[in-house]
Amino acid sequence: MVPVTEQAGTSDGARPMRADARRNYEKIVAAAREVFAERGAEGSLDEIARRAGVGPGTLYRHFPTREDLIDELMRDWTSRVVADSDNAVAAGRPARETLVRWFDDLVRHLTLHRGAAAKLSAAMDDRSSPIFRKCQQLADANERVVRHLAETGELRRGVEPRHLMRLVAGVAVVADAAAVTDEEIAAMLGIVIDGVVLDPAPS
Amino acid sequence: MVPVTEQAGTSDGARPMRADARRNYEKIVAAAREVFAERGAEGSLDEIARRAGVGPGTLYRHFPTREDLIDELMRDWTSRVVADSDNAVAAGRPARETLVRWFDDLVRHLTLHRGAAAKLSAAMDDRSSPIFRKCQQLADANERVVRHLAETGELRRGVEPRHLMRLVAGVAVVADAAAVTDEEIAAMLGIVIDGVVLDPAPS
DNA sequence: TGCTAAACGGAGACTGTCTCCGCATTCCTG
DNA sequence: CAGGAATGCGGAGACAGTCTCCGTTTAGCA
Repeated sequence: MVPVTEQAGTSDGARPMRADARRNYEKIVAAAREVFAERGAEGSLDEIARRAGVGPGTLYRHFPTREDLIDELMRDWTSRVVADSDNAVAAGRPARETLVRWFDDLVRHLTLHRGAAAKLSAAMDDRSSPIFRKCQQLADANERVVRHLAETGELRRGVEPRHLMRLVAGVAVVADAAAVTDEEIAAMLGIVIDGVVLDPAPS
Repeated sequence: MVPVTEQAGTSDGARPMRADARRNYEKIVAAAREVFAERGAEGSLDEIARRAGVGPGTLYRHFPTREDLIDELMRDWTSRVVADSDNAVAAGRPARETLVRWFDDLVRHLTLHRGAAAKLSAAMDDRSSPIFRKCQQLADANERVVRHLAETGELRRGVEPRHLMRLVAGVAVVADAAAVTDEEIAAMLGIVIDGVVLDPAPS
């Protein structure tokens, strides 16, 4: 059991943060949430520092790169997606229905902030990226869902989870860059799903 | 018959460019080709001006935005893709094979320069973008291929060409951002194709 | 309370975008 | 071929963003 006092910015094992550092850390995270929500994942970092009421130096000490900051914003978020994948598996619904829900969740989460989907999908193969681990978690969650369906024999042979992950990431990226309606996203995901499930699709 | 002396930068209908202007225009295009090839579609515009041996002002007069420059680099390129689509239709191959070739062409062309795929797919819905017309041409070419296959009855009902266009653009974008092998690209496109063709897929 | 390690923050170096306008070049006309 | 608009040039510099360095401040402990 992890102590409930475990909080953002608390070192994992290292010495606890000084009170002022913790305070600033949290102000920065709050400001980042604001700015990213307004301006997307490419919002100005100095602007975030300004809104947080700290100097740029302070921001960069806590978060050496933009990705580190994004990583922090995605902290709880990722675990929620992972939980969604567990539910998807546990529910025992037919493959098509499971995938519709799961992909929809995935896209919705990937496009939380404008520009985030592109960052995430770029980091998927970049071990040096601070958000690489997050991407791995998402990919693992996806793999769990896909493997589960494969075992029930409802998917075509040879379907690789990572290809589906990338396809869905692709959908998320274009949906994020251009203004694509939810219906269109659903239609695109529908094509992908038709491409991997075995059961006869209508028409 | 269009006069053979018609050249890049020659106005369409307006007064011909002054000799020095034409010279600079071409130096800029050559430099842009270099820089974009080396650094991707986000390469520095001032760097392009420097290599072309002109001032930034000159570059911006000829090409007010980065997209205008990309547009010029894609001049002949787009027509080649359009020709490919005509060939694809004319060959009269089975749907699956036609799509494999066509999507492969599309992805290869979209990822010509790093970052270009993202720009293209963002411009697809942005009427104000200088490259919007290019995107339309690509989309039209795709629509021709898809509609043709639909008419031969080899595709599932309700498949919208623009959804396929976006899906393929998505594949191109993720392939471009991350380092994805040709085999993986083919596999992803294969899933999309399985999602739209009617004939029984192997396994 | 006084000391030390930790953290702060802002000046400023650097890079990239983009504009403005005095100067140079072209090319037309007489 | 000369002269004068018209056209185009180009670089200084405003502006915005990233990121660092280091003198100053502060927290937390003894």
